[in-house]
Amino acid sequence: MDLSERKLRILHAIVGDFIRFAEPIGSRTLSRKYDMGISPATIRNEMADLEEIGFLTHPHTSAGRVPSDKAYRLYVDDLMQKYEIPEEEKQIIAEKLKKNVSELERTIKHAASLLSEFTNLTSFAITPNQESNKLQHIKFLPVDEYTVVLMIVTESGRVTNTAVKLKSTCTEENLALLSKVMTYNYKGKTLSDILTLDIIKEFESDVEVMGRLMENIRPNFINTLENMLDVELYLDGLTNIFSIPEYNDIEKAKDFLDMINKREHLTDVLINREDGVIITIGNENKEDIMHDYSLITATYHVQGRLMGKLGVIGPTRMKYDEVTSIIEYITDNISRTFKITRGDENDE
Amino acid sequence: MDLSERKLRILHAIVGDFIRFAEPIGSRTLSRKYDMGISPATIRNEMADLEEIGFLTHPHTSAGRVPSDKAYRLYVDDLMQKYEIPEEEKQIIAEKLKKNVSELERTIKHAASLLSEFTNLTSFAITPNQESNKLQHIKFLPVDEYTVVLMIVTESGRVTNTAVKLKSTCTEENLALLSKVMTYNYKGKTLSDILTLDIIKEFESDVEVMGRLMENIRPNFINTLENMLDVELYLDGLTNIFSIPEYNDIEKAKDFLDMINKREHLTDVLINREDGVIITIGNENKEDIMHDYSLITATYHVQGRLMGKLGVIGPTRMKYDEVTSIIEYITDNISRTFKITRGDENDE
DNA sequence: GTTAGCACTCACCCAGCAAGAGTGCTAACA
DNA sequence: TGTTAGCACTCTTGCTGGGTGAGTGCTAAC
Repeated sequence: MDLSERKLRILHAIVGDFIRFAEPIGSRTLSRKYDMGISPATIRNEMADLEEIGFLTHPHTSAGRVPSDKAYRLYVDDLMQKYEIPEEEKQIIAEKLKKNVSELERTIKHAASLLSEFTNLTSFAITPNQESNKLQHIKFLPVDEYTVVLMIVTESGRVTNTAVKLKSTCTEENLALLSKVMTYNYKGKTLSDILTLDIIKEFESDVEVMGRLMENIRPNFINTLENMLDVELYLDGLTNIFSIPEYNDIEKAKDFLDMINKREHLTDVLINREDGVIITIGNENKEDIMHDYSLITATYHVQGRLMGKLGVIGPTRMKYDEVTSIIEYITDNISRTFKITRGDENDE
Repeated sequence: MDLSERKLRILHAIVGDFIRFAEPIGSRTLSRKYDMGISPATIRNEMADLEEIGFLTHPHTSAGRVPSDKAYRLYVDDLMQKYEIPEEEKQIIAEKLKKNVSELERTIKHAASLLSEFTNLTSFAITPNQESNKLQHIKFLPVDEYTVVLMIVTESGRVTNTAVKLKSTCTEENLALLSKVMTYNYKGKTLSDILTLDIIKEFESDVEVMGRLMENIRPNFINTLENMLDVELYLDGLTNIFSIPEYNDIEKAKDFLDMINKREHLTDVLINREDGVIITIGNENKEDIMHDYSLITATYHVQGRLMGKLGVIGPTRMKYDEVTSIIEYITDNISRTFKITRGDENDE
């Protein structure tokens, strides 16, 4: 199973060439293009060997060779070299991710957009799973006679708010009191605990006036918590696939877009991936409909604890070295940005 | 220029047939399919007349006739009948738009998604322009030692918040005071006035301690206001175009997607459209790149004053009757939902 | 072990042909 | 005078079939 150095060299050349040009490559072309000191006939023999042990395939008898998933795996693990991102690209990325740091959603959206821009692939990202995020603060603010704003702040500094319409008017004092009581009750509990442990129901008996108010507010409160637990999915660079020759066939393009449009499914796939930079190639993907694609994903962290994911999807023939470097650079940047809590820790 | 009743009947048949089947139709087929009591030869003569005055065109000599933009215009204005939306569709739409009424963004997103689902076209929507929205309330809430949440509430009940990182810690009293002072200063002013009139700068001299705090907060404040003024664009049903025969050609599909992806441009087009249900067909669109498409847009209102837009874009050959009814129904629903301020006005 | 040579295979391109759907025109009909 | 039948003509579409070129596998010689 160990490959000779020459076989590795040939395989490397084939994978590299195919990644760039998307065209099966023959022995003659290979020897002319990459001048490796051996004749086409020799290459042919080696190729036949490589095909037998599953590294190459053959679209049809008289076509050149094409790398298999196994070959890409070998390439990713042993052959490819680290890609250095050009300084200017790094700058653009760092610059854009620094903006609007107060809104994680915006940053994640930007991250997905940068990722698809620089990889020319379709990118996607999910916001952090907040189940273990703990509640810090609940506040009610009056807007007009019959409207109050319910605001929930979590320990990681995520803030969510909803307007609530009241059935009857309510004094500012009562709202302040309710804020205090609810904060006291729920502070330090995780969002999913608050939702599942029925402690929302238990609440109502406490005080008389509060009871009626809470009755009114409860649906919105539950709804807001549920929304906070929703993991948001962002997609970008959908149309990039049209510049990839593999998808010049309308059917293929449609299949791809149909798969991408199964948003819940895509979210699940991302959530269930392991942490760190993960590459899965073609058949390595558990999901049948992804057998023709490769995925590269990475994890970013918010305040050390919460984490979300970012990734690209494309044909198995992708620039693994470039994409890996770029995705790593982006997630590192996000994690660094959202690690800082205090305003004065702005480096540089 | 006035068309005979027979010419109108023929034109109606051609437009209707082409909208459904996307194929040029010839005199013989037309007479067979729609049994209009005259021979193909007669229809041919009438067709020649209609072509001469610009209602029909001819892809090539031996092909059938195809309606021109002018024909669609006549169809939309005089020929087409009102389309009745099936009750079940109405219910699904009403149901979905009722959910999450506290978050306009979510509703608009849902509206776009419903629109593309029921029209099988690509839909898009923008959130209301908030330039004339007035500030109602500013509140600072402590999160941790160095983090506060800045919260802005407008008269129409829209709420936005940002986490702000402080350079130095700050007492709760000071935050409460700053909230009061800022609310006092800005209440009743429109968002764009606050941003442009430089009143943010004037502010700082007021109180000594507040000055330093404000210095720290100002960039976030400005940034948040700017974000509130941004009109958000939502797109949905992009992949629907693949089920439209016109776009079976990969080049056409790409052109379409490229145009759709010019998001700023699309936003501008929407903003600059007149109110109400507006149909523009092919060449009627001012923008060159839209000469091959038709747009149907409509306006929804929030709290009577703010307004946003919703629309679809597709080939000039679209089901104008259906789309118009659906888009009208959806915008009416949104406007009705967001007219109510009090919780007890839930009809039904 | 490496290479040259050769027969063979297939996708791809292009030309040619027949079929089918349409048209425009002319002449006959009511 | 408006309507219709008939006919010649046009143009797309789909099919077929040969030529070309890139590539392979095998064999035999170096």
